[in-house]
Amino acid sequence: MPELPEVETVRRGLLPALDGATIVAAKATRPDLRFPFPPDLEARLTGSQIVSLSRRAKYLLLSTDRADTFILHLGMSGSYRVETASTRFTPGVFAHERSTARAHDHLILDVEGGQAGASQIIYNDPRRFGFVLHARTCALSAHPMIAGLGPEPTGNTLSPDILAGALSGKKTPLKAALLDQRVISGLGNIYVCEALSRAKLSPRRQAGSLVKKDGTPTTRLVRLTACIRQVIAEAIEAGGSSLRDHRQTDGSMGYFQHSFRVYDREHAPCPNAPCPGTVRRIVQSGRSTFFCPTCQR
DNA sequence: AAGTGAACCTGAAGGC
DNA sequence: TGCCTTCAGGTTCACT
Repeated sequence: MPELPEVETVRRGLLPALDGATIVAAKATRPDLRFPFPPDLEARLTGSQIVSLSRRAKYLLLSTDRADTFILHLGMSGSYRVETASTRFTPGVFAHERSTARAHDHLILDVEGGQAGASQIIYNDPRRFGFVLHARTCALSAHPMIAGLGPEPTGNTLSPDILAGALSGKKTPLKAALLDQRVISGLGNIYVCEALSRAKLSPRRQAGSLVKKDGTPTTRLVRLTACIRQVIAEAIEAGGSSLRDHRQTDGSMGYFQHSFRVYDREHAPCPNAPCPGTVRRIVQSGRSTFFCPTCQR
């Protein structure tokens, strides 16, 4: 579900309610998601002030004035929503106890003092592949979920040279390599397909074939790097994609799904005019890949 | 090492 | 209407 652009959109949606706010109450409605909640989660959160809400790869990082950072992952079906006084929020009455309760509300935070005023932040996740983990903020970069992550495709860290180093000698299919969060972080099934379409590169090509013998990037890799950065930037700009149950924190939709060129478009004409090809769906390591076999070589 | 398939879980959609 | 199968944006683990 949420790939980098969706997670970034969630972060921006939560910021007005959370930035500088104090958590006055926290409630987990079950003991675990994909992993058990940190045993002292509610106590660590209650009474703490939010220092920052940032993002690394597909993780949200919620840091408090107690030097705690909570690593939040949305899995496949996770979403956050914000309720305020205008939506009948009553402090101390948790979402799962109110008329606005929804199935699969798993974590509820009452916050005050943010830009949005008193609010309730509710994490909902039907499939429960998401998780909440705890780290001391000073040790965050060494946390197993964070250490080893590859460069972000946003900002200026990603470059053809860095990717060349990560892909050199790899015989794995290019698609699988780009899904590997140690190579580059934040890409998922949709945006890998989209980037490969734009770069006109086959998802089946050997990843190492984009690196010259001397370890420098080929022109194909330079092209791919630009396409990855471009598709991610455009998707963030559009507020991410809204598929199935995914919504922004205010319930509205992202729009990037209207810009998909190949994802979930089997049998459609190839988007790379004037290529006469047709989008095909294949399965690679158990997951759908959409691409045009005619122009993606 | 590389590749595949299964597992974790629920719900939506399509076929019959 | 209802039952059944398949599939889904992620990640990890076991196996060949």
